Amino acid sequence: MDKKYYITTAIAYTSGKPHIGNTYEIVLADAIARYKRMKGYDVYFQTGTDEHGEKIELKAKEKGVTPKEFVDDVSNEIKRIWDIMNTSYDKFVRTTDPNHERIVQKIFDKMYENGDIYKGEYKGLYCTPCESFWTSSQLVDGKCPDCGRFVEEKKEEAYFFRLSKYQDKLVEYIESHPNFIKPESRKNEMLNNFIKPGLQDLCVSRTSFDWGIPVDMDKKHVVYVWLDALTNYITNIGYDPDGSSDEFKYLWPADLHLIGKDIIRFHTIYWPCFLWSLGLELPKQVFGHPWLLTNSDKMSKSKGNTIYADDLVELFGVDAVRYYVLHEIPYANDGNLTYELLIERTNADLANTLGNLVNRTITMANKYFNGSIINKKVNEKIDDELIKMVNALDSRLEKKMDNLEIGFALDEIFEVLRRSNKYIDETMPWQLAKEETKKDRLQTVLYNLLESIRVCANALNPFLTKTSDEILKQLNTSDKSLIFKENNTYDNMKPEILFERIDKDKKIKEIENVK
RNA sequence: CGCGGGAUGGAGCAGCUUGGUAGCUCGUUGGGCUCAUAACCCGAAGGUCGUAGGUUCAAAUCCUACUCCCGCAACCA
Repeated sequence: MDKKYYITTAIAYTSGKPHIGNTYEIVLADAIARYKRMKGYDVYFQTGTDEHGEKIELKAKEKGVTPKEFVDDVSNEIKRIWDIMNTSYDKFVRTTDPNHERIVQKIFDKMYENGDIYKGEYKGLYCTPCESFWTSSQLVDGKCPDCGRFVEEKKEEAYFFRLSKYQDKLVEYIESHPNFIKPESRKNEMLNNFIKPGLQDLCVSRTSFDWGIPVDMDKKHVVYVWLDALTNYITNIGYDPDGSSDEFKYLWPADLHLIGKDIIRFHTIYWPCFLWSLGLELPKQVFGHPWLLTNSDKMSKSKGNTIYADDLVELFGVDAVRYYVLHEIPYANDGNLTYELLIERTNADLANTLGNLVNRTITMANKYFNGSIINKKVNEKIDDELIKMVNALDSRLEKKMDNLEIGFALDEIFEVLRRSNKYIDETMPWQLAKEETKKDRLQTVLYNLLESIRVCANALNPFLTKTSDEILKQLNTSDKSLIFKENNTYDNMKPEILFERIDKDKKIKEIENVK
């Protein structure tokens, strides 16, 4: 039996259409999931949508539809974009799913029964016209940040979760599991900012709005959205306080929760405590990925700098977009997206280095040998470096992927591609072709190139799946191995342009006009 | 002094833990080649490594102060 690997993204909040920054997460998760599958893991990859909360209730009202109608629309739109990005999730979950709602109620009851949830009073600063509670730090000049009016102290009946009880255990756990929170800087942030100063009990129910999962024992309350949302990772794989499924026992704990850096707090403080309360193990790792910015600025509708994944795919193709976002954020720092940079990357890496290499190699094979290439094994010293590099790729890739350095993993592949282009200049096949006595050497040179391309194409599969398949199709091979083989045969190959070079000025103008 | 991250040639980054010719990709530029998508290969220009001090034979790298940028600052997701 293969080793299991359970990976999740955060579930996307259905307040509106996700932009390319939000979409980055699912692509990143997809690359990791596909990579693990390639390495022989039994991967289960879950994503979905988070659909409850006051904000959604309000948005639905604005639009004049029911909350359910509203989230059905947005959830479909999100799923559509995930599909456009060619992501290979195994399950798309929704928090409005009846089974999830039922299990969340049971989880709430169980926490109440074991004493981790208790009934208390929520005291806060309340703005009556806005019907909102604020913290003192949120106030502007001591007044409501929304309407500017005075706020008053108000009490409200509410249920609380005993976060404080788990404080010491959490500190101990995080410090003794250095890989639990990644990157490291986020770990420090959580420990120093939140946990060590002291955890307050968390208010886990609301009465101020209705769009949520009702608390079973006290129906005027709805379950706090984060308790609802976080548990998606277990409810959808068969967790049940009265007895979980075999699938759950097999999959849990998750191997990786991939989330945005903005919600690290919920995943590394609330979530572990919730799990402990249920007597469950913690996920092995939580990675808070950086953001993709536009023009070095955070994307937001009010700034008008929002870029959507589906528009980009329309303009550049899915793999160009996947390549850009995966490559642009190497690890812990925010990446930047502009049309100019996207075009430059696509031209330089995908069209020139990769596309042109495949094209020129197959063209030569067809031209000099009618597309039939076997290894004549007339090797020269110059071949060693290339072959060595090809064979080293697998382990180099693995090292980067294990550290979640996806951008650097791509660089490893492109280094081999660049080396292959250089090899062509070193061996000068067009010169060899002029001399009949060098035909066997020429065939070996082309064989070496084809093998190198084949291995790179396979290595690219997790990242640029369509392109990878397309290259293998052009090479007319089905060999998925990542090692340089001595005795493959190549025949009946058809070169086709993988990525058209983009005329930057023309494309930019085209984009301006559409706007 | 709330916490944390960052500041390296035109752009994006690596190097800093374990001080010792400043590296990569892109862009610009000169040349080569012609199999190829004006592509590919080679060379060149371009950096007082945020500022000011300190430690040292020697600092991008260690220490101190300061400036600027960004994220987080809990019951909004």
